[in-house]
Amino acid sequence: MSYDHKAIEARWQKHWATEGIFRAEADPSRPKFYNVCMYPYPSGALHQGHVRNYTYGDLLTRYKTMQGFNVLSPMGWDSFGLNAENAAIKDGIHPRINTENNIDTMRSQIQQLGSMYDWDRELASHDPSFYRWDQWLFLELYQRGLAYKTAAPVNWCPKDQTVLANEQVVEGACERCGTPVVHKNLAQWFFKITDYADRLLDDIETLEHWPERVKTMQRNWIGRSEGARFDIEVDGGDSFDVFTTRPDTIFGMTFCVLAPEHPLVPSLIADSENEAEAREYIAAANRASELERMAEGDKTGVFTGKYAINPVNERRVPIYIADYVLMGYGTGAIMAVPGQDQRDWDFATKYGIEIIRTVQPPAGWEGEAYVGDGTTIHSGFLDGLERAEAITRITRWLEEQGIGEATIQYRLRDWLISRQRYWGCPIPMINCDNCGLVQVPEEDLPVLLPDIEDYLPKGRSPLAAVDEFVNTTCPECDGPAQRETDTMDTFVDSSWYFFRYADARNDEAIFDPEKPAYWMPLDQYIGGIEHAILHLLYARFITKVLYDMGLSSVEEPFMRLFTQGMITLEGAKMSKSKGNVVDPAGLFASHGADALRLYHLFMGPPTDDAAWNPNGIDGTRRFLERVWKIATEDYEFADHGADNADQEILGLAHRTVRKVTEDIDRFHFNTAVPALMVLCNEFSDYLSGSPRRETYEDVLRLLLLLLAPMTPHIAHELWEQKGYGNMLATEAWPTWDPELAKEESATLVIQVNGKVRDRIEVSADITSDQARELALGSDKIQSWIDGQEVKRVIARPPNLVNVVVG
RNA sequence: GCCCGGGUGGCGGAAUUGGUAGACGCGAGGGGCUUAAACCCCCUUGAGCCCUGACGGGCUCGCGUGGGUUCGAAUCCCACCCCGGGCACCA
Repeated sequence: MSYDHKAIEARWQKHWATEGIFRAEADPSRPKFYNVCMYPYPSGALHQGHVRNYTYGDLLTRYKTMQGFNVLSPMGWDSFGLNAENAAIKDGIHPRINTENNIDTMRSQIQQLGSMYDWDRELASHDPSFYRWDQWLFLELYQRGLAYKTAAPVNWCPKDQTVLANEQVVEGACERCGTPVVHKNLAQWFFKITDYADRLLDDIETLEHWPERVKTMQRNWIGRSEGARFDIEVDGGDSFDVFTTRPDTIFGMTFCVLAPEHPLVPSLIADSENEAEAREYIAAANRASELERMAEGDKTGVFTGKYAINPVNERRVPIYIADYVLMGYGTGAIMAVPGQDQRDWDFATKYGIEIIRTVQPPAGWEGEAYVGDGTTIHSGFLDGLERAEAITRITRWLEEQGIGEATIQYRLRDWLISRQRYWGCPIPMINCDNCGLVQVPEEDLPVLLPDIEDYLPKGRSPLAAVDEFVNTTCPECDGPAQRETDTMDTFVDSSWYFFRYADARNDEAIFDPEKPAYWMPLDQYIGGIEHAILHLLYARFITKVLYDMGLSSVEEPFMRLFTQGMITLEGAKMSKSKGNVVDPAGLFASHGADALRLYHLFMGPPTDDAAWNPNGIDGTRRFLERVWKIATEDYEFADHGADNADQEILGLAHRTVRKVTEDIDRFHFNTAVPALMVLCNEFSDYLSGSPRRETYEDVLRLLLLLLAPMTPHIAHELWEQKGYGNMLATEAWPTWDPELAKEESATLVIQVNGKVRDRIEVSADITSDQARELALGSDKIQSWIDGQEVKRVIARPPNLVNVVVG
């Protein structure tokens, strides 16, 4: 019988599903393993990135199951979002229909890959039974002061016609479509993630099994800066706050700068001789996209006509407006110290402002602003102090004067969650003329997303055009009121879905806290590196909120994070738009899911990007053919007792068990696969000699057990055909016998002065002295020594002897 | 500019963490099977050179570049070059 992958794969997929072997139930008597692949956005069909992800995930699910863990491996759909909506607009099909069709296609392909999930816990974020708990969670955050609505300058994507979170703006452009982002002043909903900045930063230390680079990216994103905040008076009334990390340089302040959006600006310029010029500058700054503002390079600004008083020396310094100061960071105002800050230096040089150095640069310094350490100069009572001491001293002085204090500033800003788009979870709030902002009562949840005809973006949510949706009555005063028409960022959904898996069918509550208390935290989370900041930071934040609410037993959701590399083709990322995707469906038919899985495991280090080689899968398919042949061929077994050949192949099999186990544990799948190939090659050689039945069966059993998590279909089929059992998935993972695994012999490499000059086969338990003797006894080595003095002999039995002569 | 990764055959990549560089696979070349091809099987495959009639065997170089440490370096240290990623007017 030949290897008919289609029949075998279909048969076992059906069998696993009907047996329900991956349905998980909490069981405190067993060690649990909660294993999640980041739930996919249902784009239409699986791409090789998904295949890679789910192959790794399923390998672990099966491996850990065989090791006796109670494994939970669920699957769901990140089904709300702009992609679905834009696709729907393009094709003229309602996003729900499109999305649900895509889910069906992808679910079926995931099953064809042989990936096993607990489908009883399947969830989709566009399903009202899921998003009602988004709404519930929103209201909880609102009640805790963690959700608020405010007018603020926000990032606006002119193409997608919606606002974006800071995290979704990449190099001044929309992360999704690349359109340059502009600033708008809009009333929007925010989650107060900044309240958790310190905890989010501190707890990164506890994430031992996260990739270092992801942790670094999160640290940079949170961007903690220590410094001081203090009050500066405007000559003639008013005052403003500034933040600085270098209060020690305060004597060098020769001007101040306010961001164009700073609230004090209008009154400052009101009756100034520069008013017209200033207004024009502010208007231009407002119009300019983020990209244009950055691209200018040259610092620009305008004098307000007003002066500020430096609190340490009463010096009068000019106040400027300049867009290199950002309203969103610190206080939107700075003390400018050109001597110690290159940006201030550039500005001062351009506008002819005085520069005073307050830190002594090193001898021979020819640079411009000096930002390094040094002794404080030209600074009154700070003179002669080193930086740290000067900072302490001036901060204490500011506190004594009652005008300032030490403070910590974060780069992280609050999470903007409103979206002016249709395909998302409606924000459950109502605007009442009498009562103001009113929550939708819990019993009225979910606020259903209505079916509409026209979901084209028009600069406001398409829901705003749906009277039946908008018009409602106020839950408090029963008067006429209007619903919020913005929807939530889909990253809200993905911030807690892994809790919901633990109790996915609960109609009474977001989940029963007892359920995730067993499963959480995730023992393994696998996904793309592109989520290093956005999703993983938001999910950590919401988990901490749930912890504070008493709903989560853990403060950190993801114990081990694995970020896989991308699949590339001819140097480019595979993507629909580039038209270079390799569709798994064709490969299921031509090579089979097992060959595809094995190729993904074999390709290269899982963390690295991997280049797709169209011929690579031929190799893994050939390997499976050989496995098939080994298992199904008829042999004439010899009657003799176990000889050398038997010992060798058994020893290799046990060493392979050890190697594969260790490699899976450290995520080195690309070296586990070759170990199996070597075993098969040697096994074939053994079988072409005079094999014994016992040895054959022992080695074959081990081979199939090791293949079970990687290529489950063929492994199950052969396991059953050989009569070893009818459900390999629940067999115990093999252990290796250290005695059998021991190498009998080794190659002793003999070097003279570090160069390999001879090799001798030796027994593996050779001693140092024996190795030494053998080395010096070798004719070849003697001819290399050639009468020279032997100075040292370094022996590392059984592998190496180095003879040092000269 | 700053912070991470990474440079090994024609290609993807191994190398027990300082001890035989190139496992395994792809590709390529040669041979077998076949009327022929595909499949499959066997051999060769880092570069240069040498010995031998042949079977075989040997030498030198070689892990981005240059230096260093060491009996011994792809692996550790210093400097530089290149590629990829992240952050970036953050006060």
